[in-house]
Amino acid sequence: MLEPRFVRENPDAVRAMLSRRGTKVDLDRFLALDTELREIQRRRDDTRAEQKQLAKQVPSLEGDERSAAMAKSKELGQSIKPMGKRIQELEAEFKTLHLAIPNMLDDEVPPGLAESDNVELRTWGDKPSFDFDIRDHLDLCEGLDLLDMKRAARVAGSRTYFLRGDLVLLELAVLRYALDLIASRGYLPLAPPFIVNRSAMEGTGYLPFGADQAYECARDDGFLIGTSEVPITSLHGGELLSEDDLPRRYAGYSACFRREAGAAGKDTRGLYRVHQFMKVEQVVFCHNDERESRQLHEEILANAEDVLQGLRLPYRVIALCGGDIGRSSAFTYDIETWMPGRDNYGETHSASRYYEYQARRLGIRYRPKGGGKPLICHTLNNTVVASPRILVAILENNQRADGSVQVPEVLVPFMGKEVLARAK
RNA sequence: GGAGGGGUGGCAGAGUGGUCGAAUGCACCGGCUUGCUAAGCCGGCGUACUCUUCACGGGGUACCCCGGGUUCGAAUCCCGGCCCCUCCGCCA
Repeated sequence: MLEPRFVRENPDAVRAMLSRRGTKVDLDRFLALDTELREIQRRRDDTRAEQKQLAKQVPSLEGDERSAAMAKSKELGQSIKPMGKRIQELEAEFKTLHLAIPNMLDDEVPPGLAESDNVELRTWGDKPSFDFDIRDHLDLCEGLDLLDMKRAARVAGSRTYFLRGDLVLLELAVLRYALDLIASRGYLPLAPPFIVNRSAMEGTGYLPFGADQAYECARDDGFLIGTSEVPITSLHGGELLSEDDLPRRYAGYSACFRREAGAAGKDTRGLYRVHQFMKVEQVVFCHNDERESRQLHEEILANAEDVLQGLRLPYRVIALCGGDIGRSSAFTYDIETWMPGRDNYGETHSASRYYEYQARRLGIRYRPKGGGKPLICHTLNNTVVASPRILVAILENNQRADGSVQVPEVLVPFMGKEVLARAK
C-alpha cells in the first residue's frame, strides 16, 4: 500500500496513476476520511491526556478531592468512548479504501489499457520451422498417451489433468533443471505451505481483489496459494531484518491453484490454462533503494531468460501497459514463450517490482547499518518456470514429423532419455 | 481429539493494579582509553501516528500476540480468539 502521507500530499500524482491504470478509487473520500480521522483522533488524544493526568493524581489525593478527581476522570472516560467508536468506523472504511489504492507506476510503464498496448521489448531465438503438419501439445500427448484430461474432468472438473508416464518425468525434469539453475545463483530453495491465512493474502495484494481467483478453505479461513510468492513474500512479515543479509534471494517451489474465474471459454484447449500447476518462483527482498530494485529486476528477468535459452525455446520480453499491470506492481515484464500450436507467443513468466508496496503491507523492514530508523524493504518476484504451461512450449517446439517429441538437451540428464516414450 | 505450559523491545529475559514504554544481559550506535589481544570505561539506544519548531529539538496518544470488558487507573484482573511448546491418543 501507499503511505497515507504520500497520498495526502500528492493526490494529483495518485489520480494520474489511477487513470493510467484505467481504474477507479474514491480518492476524495479517502482524503476526507484521512482529514476527519486525524482531527477526531487528536480530540480523543487530548481528552485522554487530561484523563490520564487526573487518574495519576488520584493516589496522592484524599477525601473530597480524591472522589472529585475520580468522578471527573470517569466522566472524561465516558466521553472518550463514543469517539473511539467513531474512529473505529472511520478506520474500517479508510482501510478498505487504502488497500484499494494500487501501487504507483514507474514512468516507463507503457501507456494504454488493453493487452494490445503492451510493448514488445525484444525477442530471442528462432521460431522453429517444420516441414510437416504440426500438432499442438494436446494432439502430441494423445498420440503418445501422455495425458488424460477426459477422466480428469470426470474426477476433478474442467481445467484439470492427469499427466502420464514420461510427461510426469518431463515435468519433474524441467522443475529440477530450473531449481538447480536458480539455486546455483544464490537463491535459497523453499518449499512453502500451499495453504495460507488471510493476512498473507492481503499482504501480498491478492486480497481483497483477486479473491475470485483464489480457492478458499472457508472453514479454516485459509486460502490455497496461487503462487509461492504469497507465502514467501510473507515469510518475513512483521520482521526487522538485519541489513547484513539483504538482498535475500529465495526460490519457491510449490503447487499453485487458481480458479480462473472470468476466464470461462478462454484457452480451454489442453494444458495452457489449468486450475493447478507447479511452479518455481524467485522472490527477492532488498534495500529501500530504487536503483537496487531495478537492478535486481533485471537480474530476475535474466534468470528466467537463461532458463528459456537453456531449453532453446524462443521467447519475447514485453513491458506491460498501465491497464494490464497488476495492482501491486510498479512495473512488470512478461516473458512469452513461442508455442507453435497457438501459432503465437504465450505468457510463461511475469517479473514485477513492487518497491515498498507489499513490504509496507506486510511490515517487512530492516535497520540501516549505521543505526537509525528502520526502513521498509523492497520486494520483487518472477517466475523461474511453471508447469504444465512450459510443457506446452517444450512439447510443441520439439515435436517431430512422426509425432514423437525430442527431450531438450538440458533436460536429458534429469530424464534419462532423449525421446518421450509412449505411455503404454 | 484429551491434559498442561506459554506469547513482553533486534535477541534473551524480569515485571502480576498506579511513578512501567517497561529492570537486566547481549547486540547495536557515539566517545574515551589501550601494547596485551572475540579487552575495559562512559554515554546513548523501541515503533507508529500526531501536534509544534526555520532548525536542533520538544509535546501528546497508542502499542507488552489480537479483540472485547472491569477500573479513577491495566503489560498486570476478567471474557473470547489466534499462535507456539510439552505429554497422551489417533494417523500419513
